[in-house]
Amino acid sequence: MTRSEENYLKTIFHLGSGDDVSINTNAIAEQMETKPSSVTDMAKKLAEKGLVNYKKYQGISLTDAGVKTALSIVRKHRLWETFLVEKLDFAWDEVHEVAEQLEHIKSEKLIDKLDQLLQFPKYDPHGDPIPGKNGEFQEHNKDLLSELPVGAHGICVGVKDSSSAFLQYLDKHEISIGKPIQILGKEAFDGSLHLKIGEREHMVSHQIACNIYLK
Amino acid sequence: MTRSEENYLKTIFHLGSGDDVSINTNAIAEQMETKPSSVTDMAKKLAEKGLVNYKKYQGISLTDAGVKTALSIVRKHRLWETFLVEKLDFAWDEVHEVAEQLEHIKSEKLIDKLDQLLQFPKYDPHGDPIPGKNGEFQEHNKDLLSELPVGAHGICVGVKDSSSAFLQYLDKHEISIGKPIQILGKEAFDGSLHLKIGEREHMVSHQIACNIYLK
DNA sequence: AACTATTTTTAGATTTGCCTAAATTTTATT
DNA sequence: AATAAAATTTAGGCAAATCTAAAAATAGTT
Repeated sequence: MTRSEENYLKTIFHLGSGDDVSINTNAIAEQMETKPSSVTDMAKKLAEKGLVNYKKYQGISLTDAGVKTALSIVRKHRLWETFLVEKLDFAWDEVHEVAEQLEHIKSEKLIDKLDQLLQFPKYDPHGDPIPGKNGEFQEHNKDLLSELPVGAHGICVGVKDSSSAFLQYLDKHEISIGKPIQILGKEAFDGSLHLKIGEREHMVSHQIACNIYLK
Repeated sequence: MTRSEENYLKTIFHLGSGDDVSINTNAIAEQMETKPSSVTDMAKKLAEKGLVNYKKYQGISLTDAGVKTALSIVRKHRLWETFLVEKLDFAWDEVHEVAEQLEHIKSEKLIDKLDQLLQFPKYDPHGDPIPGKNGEFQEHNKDLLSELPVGAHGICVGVKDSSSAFLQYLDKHEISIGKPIQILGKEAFDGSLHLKIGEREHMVSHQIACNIYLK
């Protein structure tokens, strides 16, 4: 399994094909910042290996074997992210790029020992679930802040957008995983929210609210 | 800097060209389990980049820039080995292969934080010195067990051969870094040694003695 | 249903890193 | 010094992963 093959599987998985959903060639190309023709080439190769279902012009979906492989890569990625934050004091907006490299290291023992060192974490620094050795994981049953009514309150359990820019915005406004958040009011005009975050009050735009998960 | 380029630089460094020594094409090829013609190709590329001195038929040596790069890879390799042993309970004969992968991860912050987590170790699990951020390192002034006279004693500070087979032999005979060793006698016929290792007495062959460093 | 626009695939080229086989240069030996 | 042996380089080719440009298929729109 080459690094490139692993990246394709991971991308297809993230684009929603844990569920037999067929993914567009174009969508994969865009996500991976590559060209559609490259995706077609790889689709054929992965189909050969039994990791994806592929028929010309019909889109691409993961097979069971493909899902299993994708989950093992996601597991590695998220364990490494957790390691970087918990053990090496990285900020949560700094871990993605490095984890993209570390996720391709091939050593089952390494990843199991890492899991142990971290005391078998269930969620990564962005609140995303970490698959176990056998691919099992529990998603939080969470809600987007933007979809909750005025008066609702809960704990921030994750973010949808993990971009550095967004995470830094959250840091600046002291929004982090574990913080209690309450919706004090909503602006009808633009959907912006008046929040109580911990002990403070803040306004956040609709766009921000669309990327914060509450439980 | 590609992974392959990094591996060439590291190999040339290990074959003794920290010191302007010219290294044979063949020697590099053998060490890397590749063909001499591939080495020639890479020599040209690395020369282009100013990392090696290369003239047709004259062998290859590292430039200052090449040494600097090689040292940074060696630093990463040895820090990762130390991490695997100290933090993940790997045995010293299990770390090399994984470190060969980890040494190519690109993140200065990662390696500096790792160094810090490990409390700035000076030597790796095999007793080899770990270069600092600026490439400086102190080699133990050590002696090969095979070159010491009867009666000599010291502390085991390293091994010359880091192969799994050799390290497992040492484990079996309870020889490890930090153990006091004394030469009780030497067999003139085959050079085998009668040793006191910690509280025990052992015979070891000349071949074994050629791969243990004492201080 | 016909046509247009979009998506997807094919064909052919490129780069990296490697290979084999043959040619060349250096080194060792007579 | 001539020749044989060994080391090294060149030339040409291959596989992986990508690209561009053109062709083909599908989807959307009058």
